[in-house]
Amino acid sequence: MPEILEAEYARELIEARALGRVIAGLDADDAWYLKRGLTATAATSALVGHVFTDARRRGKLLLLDTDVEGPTLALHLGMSGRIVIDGEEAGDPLRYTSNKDDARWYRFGVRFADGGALRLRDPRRLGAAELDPDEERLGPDAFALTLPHLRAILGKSRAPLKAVLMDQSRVAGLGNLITDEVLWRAGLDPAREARSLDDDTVKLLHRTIRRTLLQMQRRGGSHTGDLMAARFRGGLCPKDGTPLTISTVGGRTTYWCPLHQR
DNA sequence: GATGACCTGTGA
DNA sequence: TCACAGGTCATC
Repeated sequence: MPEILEAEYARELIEARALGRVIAGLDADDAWYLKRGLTATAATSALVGHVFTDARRRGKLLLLDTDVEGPTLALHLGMSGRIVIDGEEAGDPLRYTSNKDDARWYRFGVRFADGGALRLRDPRRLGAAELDPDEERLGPDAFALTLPHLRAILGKSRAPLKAVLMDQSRVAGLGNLITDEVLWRAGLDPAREARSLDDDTVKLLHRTIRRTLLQMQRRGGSHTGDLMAARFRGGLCPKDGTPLTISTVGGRTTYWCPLHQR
């Protein structure tokens, strides 16, 4: 399922292939997919005739700006969404979901006047499309996370460290796999109270988030972490060979090493 | 903040 | 048939 890295690959594909093309129509028959009161009719009249001028991203949310007076189209990939433009897909195949190409899974699409299309394929149907989203509901993007901001959000929270990092309103973009990878690399117990980190540890965590995102981006996605290979029942810590613990933290399945994560 | 719900596909 | 899945939302 897509995390911030897959969203970024999708953004890059949109930037390279969808900007400047005149929008001729929408395929938005799935009303459930349209959020915050948006209807297919309203979306169509708002977008047709405009062109996308910029492809932005905040956390996992894709933001497609249109020209003057036009709205911003926001797309979310949910747990299984992929962007397909003129038949070309962004990024590596996803884990934990189907990578087949069933026509029924196309939940939302923008048709261009030149005959091509930007489409969102999403088997599980947990993605979304909306217009002019409230971007402030999301915290700063994880790639732009500063040490002072990290210090601030950890310092006042008694929640588990992992839950704070995955709270999109505090930092936008960190998902289940990447967060497990970061905490494993930093040697931190995911269930540990967020405010219990001393300042040197916050600095270490900040560096680790940054380096992990950049390295996994180069490697090809959120499934390329070193912990990924051990992410199964009975898996051993790739660092020290200790059997990994599987527990639920912040509502998500969490793999971590009881020896070196403290 | 933890829990369950949302929706659907896959693999055991 | 069941458990599980890289996300988000409403509800207690």
